[in-house]
This record gives sequence, structure tokens and C-alpha cells, in this order.
Amino acid sequence: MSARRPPTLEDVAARAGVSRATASRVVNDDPRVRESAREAVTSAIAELGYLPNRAARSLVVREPDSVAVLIHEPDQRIFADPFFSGMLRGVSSRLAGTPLQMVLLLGEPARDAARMERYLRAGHTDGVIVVSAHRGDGLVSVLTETRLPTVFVGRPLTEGPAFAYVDVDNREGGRIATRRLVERGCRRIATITGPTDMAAGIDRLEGWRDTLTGAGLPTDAVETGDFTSQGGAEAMRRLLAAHPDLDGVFVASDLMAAAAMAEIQATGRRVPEDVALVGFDASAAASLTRPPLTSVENPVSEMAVRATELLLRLLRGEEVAPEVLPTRLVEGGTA
Amino acid sequence: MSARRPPTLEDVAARAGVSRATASRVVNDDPRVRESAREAVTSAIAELGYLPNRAARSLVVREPDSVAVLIHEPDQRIFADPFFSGMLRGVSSRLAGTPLQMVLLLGEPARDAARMERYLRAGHTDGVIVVSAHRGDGLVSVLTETRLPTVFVGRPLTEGPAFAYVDVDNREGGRIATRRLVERGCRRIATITGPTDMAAGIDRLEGWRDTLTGAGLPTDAVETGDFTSQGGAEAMRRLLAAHPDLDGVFVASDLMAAAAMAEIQATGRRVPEDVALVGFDASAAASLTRPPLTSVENPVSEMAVRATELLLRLLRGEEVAPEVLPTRLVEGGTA
DNA sequence: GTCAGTCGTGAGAGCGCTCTCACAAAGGTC
DNA sequence: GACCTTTGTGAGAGCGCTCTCACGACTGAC
Repeated sequence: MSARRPPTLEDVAARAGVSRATASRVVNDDPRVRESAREAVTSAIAELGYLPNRAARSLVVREPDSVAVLIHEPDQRIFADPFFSGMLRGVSSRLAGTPLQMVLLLGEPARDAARMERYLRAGHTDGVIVVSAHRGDGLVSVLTETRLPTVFVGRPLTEGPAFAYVDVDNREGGRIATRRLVERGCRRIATITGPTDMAAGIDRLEGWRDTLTGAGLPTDAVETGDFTSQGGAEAMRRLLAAHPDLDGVFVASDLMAAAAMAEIQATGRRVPEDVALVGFDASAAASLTRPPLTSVENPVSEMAVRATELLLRLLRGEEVAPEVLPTRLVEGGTA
Repeated sequence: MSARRPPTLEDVAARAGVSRATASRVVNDDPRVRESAREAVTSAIAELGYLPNRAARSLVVREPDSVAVLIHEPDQRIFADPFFSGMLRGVSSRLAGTPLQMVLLLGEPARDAARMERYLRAGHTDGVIVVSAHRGDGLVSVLTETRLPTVFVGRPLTEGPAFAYVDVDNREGGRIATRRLVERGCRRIATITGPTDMAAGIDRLEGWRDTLTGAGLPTDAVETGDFTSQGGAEAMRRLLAAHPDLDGVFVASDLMAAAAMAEIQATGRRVPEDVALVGFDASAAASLTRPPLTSVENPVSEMAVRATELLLRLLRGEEVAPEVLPTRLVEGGTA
């Protein structure tokens, strides 16, 4: 017969012996349809295998339709860090009941920035969740200009308009970790920080400093890491060289902590007897090491769920306030 | 003035003093436009901040618009396994130059199957990449029914119509791993398999069996794992209980291998001196253990890129053949 | 000078849907 | 019985875009 063309609402209406308008009402659950008409349309839909055309629909009703998750990090980190999987899982689960789809925007900072900017500007998406933004990322200004509803996971370090965000209490996390080291008797406590262009890097360091200052201990053993395994190893080597007497380290991520521990053990020092160690994330990586890492919990998926919730509210036009989640120490064998 | 309504092609045309048709030609790079008209339209676009309406466009030109990545696995695995991040990275990079967006469909097998099915049937997406499908997954039949262009990563174990797929040579990988163990002198070689409802589980086991049979060694020390850390630990405990004399193990994933190694070491056995170990994936997890894992490479991102390539071809209506990528041993310190 | 062949352009149809509006039929109310 | 509601329905406009078709203005060949 006719060419293989998917059935339209018109076809459904014809088959059910009603008008297109009535068929549309049935599809959209409008109550003002007689029961007999509703049944006729319903079975016509079933017989024809009718599926509404999303494009045609959204041409008329301008409703949000998709949410982008923006991850602007080096490939290497995205590969290795379970943080990102947890993030996606959380967003996905919160979006489950909604008609919104989750579009993933991944890219290397330098290489893919232009492409990602183009995508954001092209209006393909109705809202954005920015995961792990660095200070000065150009995409943030794109977000400002386009006035796209945006929620950050991790407090954004941007001057200018305030963005909604969700974060864990990184500073308190740093305090908790360092307190554990102080309490178990460490007196020469170093830290490997995260990137200093991210709130997670800065705040965890501040927490470490808070506790040491409060305990009257020195705060000069600081090395910067980049949240990668390799960066953690290198930072640890620098620390051991500069402070061979250290007896405790707070490492701002588990991935770095695992690598740091290997470095410590490679010098013949025992963990935790000679050098105690506290990580951050309490991730799966923490349980792979021997001994398993003592680590500060980072409720990644919960942050993602909360961030998605905030974004949904923004899309409804509501006002939202930043949320900071509490944290706690997860016991392992390294401190 | 008028309500805040995004500018349309009509507005652009009016401002440039041409017809809508000509404006459309400029937007779509049609060569048959006089240079002066082209310039007028281009600057009108810039001045108005015009963005084409995607819905309106795709209502007319029925082109594919998005690709779904389907990951139907327990939360726990998605969280912990870097396999999935690598997957997404690969798909994302191959899609970079195309107008296709990547929609992520994540869900727990039992809990989210209905929702995911609804999504696939609703025609929101033009093609699907299925990551790590298990035998008998109901979503696979949905894919068959809807005739949605589909590519599997990992050979699908479905009867019925053949799907396109990309996989690593799992069987050869199993052989390579086991050969290493045999060559270093192991004589009592066990294996921890992947799930037996996945090709990766079955084929790696077959490879292990191939090599042992060829070497005249017994093939009875087999325990099944589920690709999770915990599953690996439990399988290793069962192996050690049943075969206390084992001196080599091929573990079908690094995550399981890391956990298995911890179990071995917990009994006082040394790795690799008392028990040698080869993992599979050569992932970041492999480098976290001490000693780092010797492991079979699993080119996750490359598979993702190839799978996306195949899907693009399917979307163009071309025929495609399955692809199986070669693999090799990555040196570590456990075998 | 006539005729065919470009070339650039605009009018207008139409993609599949929603939604307003008008209207007939049925049910109150006085 | 004349009047208003209420209820279910259909006709038709219109969302923003692409694309066909027709047409005027040039060209160049004879």
C-alpha cells in the first residue's frame, strides 16, 4: 500500500472514527472525552502501533525536554575516577520519573571546549548540571550569557552571578580527617591537596589547616595534587623528600591516597604504624588497597540527586538555595 | 516591545530583507545564494542571536538526532567499574563531530526495566548502543521489535536475529593470560570467571580452558564471579578452600583480581611467588594494587568508538559486520 | 533578435502536533 | 417553553522549519 511511514495522529483518528482533536485528547489524558470514543482511540493506537512524534509535540508545547550533564575534565580523570559514574547514576535516578532525558556532554578542557560551547549555545538542552568545574572555565561564562538554568556539583569559584550548587562540607571533611590523625598521635601531619582551582581542593586544605592550627601543629607540609593517581604519587614523593619525619597525611582523594600509600610503603615505611593516612571519597578504590583506606565520605550520588532536584526546581521557575551535605569518617585500616 | 520570544527564521529574513527561503538557504549552507544576500542574513543572525529551532527542523527533515547508550547493570557495578566511564568517553568522542547527542539510559535490571523499555519504545532515540548485555535481558527483545538500529559492545548471547557488535577477543585474552601462568611454571591454575550469562564471562573461561588443555593441566578449579570486587573476593575464598595447592589464577576482571589478591595475601601466601595472578582489563584498578596487576588489555574506549562507528553506519542504512579487536598482556608484578 | 539555459529568489505547502474556538446536543432552572 | 449551562466534539490555525516549484533576470549561442 502506502510507503512505510509511521502512523500519525491523523491515521489514528481516521481509524477510530473521530477527529484529530479528540485523538489528541485521548493521548494527553484530557478528561473531556466520552468513554466510547476513548476506547476507540485507544485500540486504534494499539492496532497501528502509533507513537507520538516528539518533535511535532515540542514544536507546539515548549516544555523542557532534556538536561545536560557537563563534565569538562581530562579523559584520564573521567576514565579512572568513580566519582563520575556515581554522579551519572544519581542524576539518572532522579530523572527517572520525569520526561527529561539526560544528555551527556563530555570533553577535554582544551580540545573540546569549542564544541561543547557550540552545543550549549545551540539551545539543544534546557538545563545543565556542571560536574567539577574549575575556576576560570570559559564554559561557565557561556552558561551565564545563555541564562541556561544551571546547577553546579561542587561550589563554583566564579565571580559574578551566583549559581545554584550542591556540595559536601569539604572543609569540615578536612577537619574530621585531620582530627583523626591528631588523635591517634601524629605530630608531623602533611596533606596532598586537590587542584587549587576547585573548591574541593581549597576547602579540604582549609579544614586540614583549621585542625592543625587548633592543635598547635605546623601547617607547612603541603603538596598539590590533581586528583589523579599519578599526581598523588608525585606529590607524596615530594612530601617524603621534604619532610622525611612526617607521620600522618591527609590526602584529598582516595585515588591519590592509594597511590600515595604505595609510595610510602615503597620507602619501607609501614601504614599506619609509621605513617597514618586518611583519604577522601570513601570510594571503591578505598577498599582495594592494603590496608583499606580510612577515608572521609563523599556522598557523590546523593549530591547528584540533590543537584538534579535543584535543577528541576529552576526549570519550574522556582528560587533555589545552595545545599551543603554533611560528611563523616569511614573506617579503614590506615589511620 | 514584543514578548520575550526567541527570534525565528522569519525575523532573520525580515531583518535581512530577504525571504524565509533564502534565510534558510544561508543557514543550511546552500551555495545558490548571492554573496550580498548571504552577508545580510549572516549579520541579521548575529544581531538577533538567532538559533534554529531543533524541533521544527527535525519535524521536516527526518534525520537521526540522538543515540542512546543503554547500561542495564546493578548500581553497584556502574559505580565501581571504570569500564563504564571508558565506554562513555569513547562514544562521546566519536560522536563529537556529528550532530547526534548522546543520551544515557542507566538502570537496575529489575527496578528500571519497565521505564527503560517505555523510553525505547517511545521513539525518543534513533539508535542504541548496548553496553554489557546479559543473556535473556528483556530489553533486547524490545530492540528487536522496534527495529531500532542497535550495536552491542560485547557479543550478545541472544538467539534470533543477529545484532551488530564490537568485542575484544576474549577467548584469545583468556589464552594469553593462562599461557603466561603456565610459562612461569604454575601447574595448578584456577580461574575466577565473569558472569556466565555474558560472552565476556564465557569466552574468557574458554580461553583459559584451551591453554590448560593444551598444556595437559587440569581444568577443574573454576569459580564464577560477577565482575564485582565482592564477588571476586568470595570466589577466591571458595577456590582457596577447595584447592589449597593452587599456584596460579586467571581472574576475568581487574576489579575481581584486586579483591582476589587481597584474599590470597590474607592467607599469608605471597603474590606472585606462591600464587601468580593475571587479571583482565588492564584498567586503572590494576595499578592500585601492590604489586600492580599483570593483566590482559581490554580496549574499552576503542571498542566504544568502533561501536559508535558501526551505529553511524547503520543509521546511514549500510550493512555492518561484527568487529573483534585483538588484545595483549600488560605487564605488572603479579605473574 | 530569438531561443534555450543558467541563477537567485520568493510564495506557499506541509511536517505532526496542540489548542482555541464554535457549536450541537443534552441537561438544568425558572 | 424560553433560557442558560454543561459536555463532547470538530474545524482550523499555527508552532518554525525545509523544500518544491515557478518565475524574472541574465547570459550566451545561433
